[in-house]
Parts: sequence; structure tokens; C-alpha cells
Amino acid sequence: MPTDGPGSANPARTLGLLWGPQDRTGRSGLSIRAIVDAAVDLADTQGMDAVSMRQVAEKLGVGTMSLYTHVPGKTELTELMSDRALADLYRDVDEPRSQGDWRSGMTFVAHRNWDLYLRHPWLLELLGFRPVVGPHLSDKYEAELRPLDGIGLSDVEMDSALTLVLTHVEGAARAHQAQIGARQESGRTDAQWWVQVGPILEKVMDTDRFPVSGRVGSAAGQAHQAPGDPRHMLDFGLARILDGVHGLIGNRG
Amino acid sequence: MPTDGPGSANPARTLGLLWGPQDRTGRSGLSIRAIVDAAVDLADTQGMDAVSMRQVAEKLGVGTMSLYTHVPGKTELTELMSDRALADLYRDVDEPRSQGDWRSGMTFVAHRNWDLYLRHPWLLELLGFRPVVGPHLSDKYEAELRPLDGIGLSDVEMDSALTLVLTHVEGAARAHQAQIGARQESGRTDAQWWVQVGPILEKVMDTDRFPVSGRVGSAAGQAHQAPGDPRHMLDFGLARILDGVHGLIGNRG
DNA sequence: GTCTAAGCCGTACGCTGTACGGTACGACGT
DNA sequence: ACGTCGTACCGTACAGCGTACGGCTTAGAC
Repeated sequence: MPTDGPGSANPARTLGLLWGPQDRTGRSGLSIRAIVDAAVDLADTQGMDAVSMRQVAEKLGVGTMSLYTHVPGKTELTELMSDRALADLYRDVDEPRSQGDWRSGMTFVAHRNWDLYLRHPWLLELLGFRPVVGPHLSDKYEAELRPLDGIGLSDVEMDSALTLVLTHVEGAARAHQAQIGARQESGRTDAQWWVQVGPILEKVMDTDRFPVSGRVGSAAGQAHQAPGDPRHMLDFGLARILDGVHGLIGNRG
Repeated sequence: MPTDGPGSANPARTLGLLWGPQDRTGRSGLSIRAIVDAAVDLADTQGMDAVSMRQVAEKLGVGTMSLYTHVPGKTELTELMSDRALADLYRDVDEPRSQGDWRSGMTFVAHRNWDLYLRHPWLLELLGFRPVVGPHLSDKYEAELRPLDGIGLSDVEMDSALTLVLTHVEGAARAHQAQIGARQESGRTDAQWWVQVGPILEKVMDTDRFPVSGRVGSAAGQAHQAPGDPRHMLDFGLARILDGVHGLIGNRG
């Protein structure tokens, strides 16, 4: 019985919680929705580490164990959180309707997901487990597939292409979050980090052993003033990926 | 002071540990290398959750607090682990030398990283923080840049392209690990999961509201017999990405 | 009014990382 | 050979975690 990391032991139970009514309140006003909202708020403001059953309960003015009346455990709570986080940004399925070409549509999708991760960075810590198919994720999936519909991809290719874009954004967001986190932990900006660490690395990495990476690493470091630039990474990768998808269409004739 | 999540508060200290001598042993045979090896072995066989200071110490037949003589804390230990994990696969910098075209070279790089994550899945849990620039990562960076050298990319583009490929592989590996983890947690295969959950989803997702995703999701589910196919995801994405990079070269003339 | 089910929650257990202070040993100066 | 000192080692303790268990309290059915 792991104490950490989401991943419901009983998917059916979680599905019931996700799709069922979440507003049924008990006699102290407690409800699934209230619990999840409190947890999300805690995660947004103080990070996922602050989301403990004790702290969520305290925020609600309720005993710790009362939460277990409504939620089977922390695993399920985090799964509910990850669906709730999508509620803000994907309320209207129809918004990015088929206006414009597919490329600008997918760019919109990518930036929307980027914003999502900026707003709820803790989502990155919950990902990487069996996808939680909640109502809001379904809306999201529908909305994000539409730009790819009818442009010459097979159904399976549509799914693959979307997954590719979403995975890329997730990776870029993870890199971005890495910078933020490390920055405020060390109290140093990236530029300062580069100034401090750069010389050490140059000393330890003799150019004989690292001819290519010495040159390239310096160039990239100079260009970004940091060990990496997630925002540039997002745009560069998205451009290459969309080019690749374009080629997939073209080759069909 | 966070109790969880790597990210050294003192990067210089970690750098010293990474690049300095790790074999200096005390009077009970304890050394940085021994500690890190024990931790890696624990993570490989029982997952990252099993890597606690107490368990590592017990595995070494040593008191828990003795570890702190050699390692400042768990944060630094995990950083040392992530560099050590690269040791097996990237011992020889020169192996994937400029034989063959760049495309097959990068395919080799991608599969090598895929293998890395299969062998040490816990690496995925440590990523997403400031990159730990250890000696083995430096070897890796050098080796992986070489296929891209001299094919018409700028230095910054070389770095971007490599990052793109590596991020993609990481995402695919994360999806793969999600399947593994959830599978052995629920005791169900993906096919069984699909059989169990599929009907529930079809009932709850009326086709009026989800016209595109209903069709595409079914097709993808049928094709993969699972909510996703990480291995297919790896190949499909890599092909699109390399096509995109090829286009970047071609456009230059 | 009574009974029952469900909501609420205090306590306790085993786990975590690590601060602190004490012990014991290896090396070195004399 | 002997005292001294730095350092390796480690026992204990503390705050925090998820949650099992059992008891209390209350709303609703009859």
C-alpha cells in the first residue's frame, strides 16, 4: 500500500466519484466539491506538498478524518483535483471551433495547455499515471481533436498527433517549472546561476573530451542566459512537430 | 525546508559531490559510491518509494544517521542517483560516432534513452528539476549531440533539436511507466481495463456532446487495445519530429 | 418517541527526513 | 607508548504524513 503517488486501486470507484454528483453535503456543509476546491486552492497557492489531509481539513474547519466520509483516500482526492483543474480553461467545448486552419488551431491548443500548467503547476506532479477520464478531460479531448478533424489524418493518426503535441507541451512546462522551483529555492536567478556554475563546468569539462558539447553548450547558454529556455523550447518544438504532421498529410497525396 | 522533491539548496555543494572523489571510505567501509549504489539498487528493484534513508542504511548494515556523514541529505542523494543511473549506458562517449546519417543517429539516441527509462523508471520521478550536471550527463550530452553536428544546424538549433527529442522520449517513457504502474496496481491488463471501463464511458459520453472524440477515441482504443500505446507514441512522435528537423535544414538551402 | 444509518472526528500506529548530542576510533605529535 | 583531536558513526527524538479503528452525534423514517 503506497503512501505516495496517485493511481486508484479501484478505477470504477473513482469514475463514480468523477461523474457522479459532487455537491451532496453532509450536516457540516462538507461535500466532495468543497474538499476538492480546498485542495486545489492549497495546491495553487502553496504547492502540492501543502496538500495533506490534515491541512485540507483544517482549511475547511473540519476534523481530518471527516474527509474520509466523502473521499476514499488521498489517491482519489488527487485524481479529482486533476479533473477539477481543467474546469476553468475548458468550460466551453465549442470555443476553438474550426475557425482558421488546423495549424493555428493546434497552436492555440498548445498555448492553452501551456497556460493550464502555468496556472496549476502541480498537475505535472500528478501526471504520468493512468489518465483520469473525468468529465472535464473529456471536454478537453473533444475540443482539442477538432482542429485535426477532416484535414486528411486517419482517426488513429489524429489521436497520435494530439498526444504528441500535448506531451511536448507537458515536457516544456515541466522544464519551465523546474526553473521556477530551483530559482526560488536557491534565491538565485538563472543568469546568476549561470555565472556561478558556468566557470566550474568549464574548468571540469576539458574541451578535448567534450568538443561538440563544449561549443554547443556555451552557445545555448549564452543565447538563453540559462541552462535552458522552456519558452523557446515550447515554440521550437511545436513548430517542428507541426511541420512533421504537415508532411504526414502531404505524403498521402 | 521541503522534505520532498530534489533540488539542491546549494548547487555548488552538489557539484562537488558529483565531480569529486566518491570512493573515500570511512572506517566501516561507507562511501558515497556505496551509498548511491545501494540507493539505486533499491530504486531499481522496489521503486523510488523504497528509497528512504532508513532502508538505504539498513541495506548497508549501518545506522541511519551515518549516511549523513557522507551525504548532506536525501535531496543530494537523489541527485547523485540520477547521475549514477547514466553510468551503465553512457560509459563510452565515442560509441555512436558519426557513422550513418544523422537520422539513424538520432533514432539510436532516442532508443537509448527509452532503454534508460525502462531500466531505471524512477529517473522519471527525479526529472523536472534543475538538471544535475554530473560527469555522466556530460558524456551523454556530448554523445547525443554528435549526430547533429555538421548537418546544417546552428549550435543553438542543435541544442534545441536534441532537447526536443529527449523530451519526447521522456514523455513516452512516462506514459509507458503509467501503464505498467497502473496495471500491476489494479491487477488488470489494459485490455481488461478497456473492457471494464469502456462501456461506462460510452454510456456517460453521449455522442451528441462528443462527436469527434467519440469516434476517434474508439478508433484509438480499438487500435491499441488500451487507452494509449506508449511504444507507438514513441515511434510516431519521433518520426514527426525528425521530419520537422529535416525541414529546418532544407529551408536553409 | 424510537430506531437506524450516516456524518463526524479523537486517538493511535507506522512511516518519513533529519537536528542534536554522545561515543568510539584512527592518526598524529611528543 | 601515550595523550589529543578530528571525524566517523549512530541512538534518540520531533514534527509531519496517510489512514485504521471505534465512538459519538445527529438527521430522517416509521
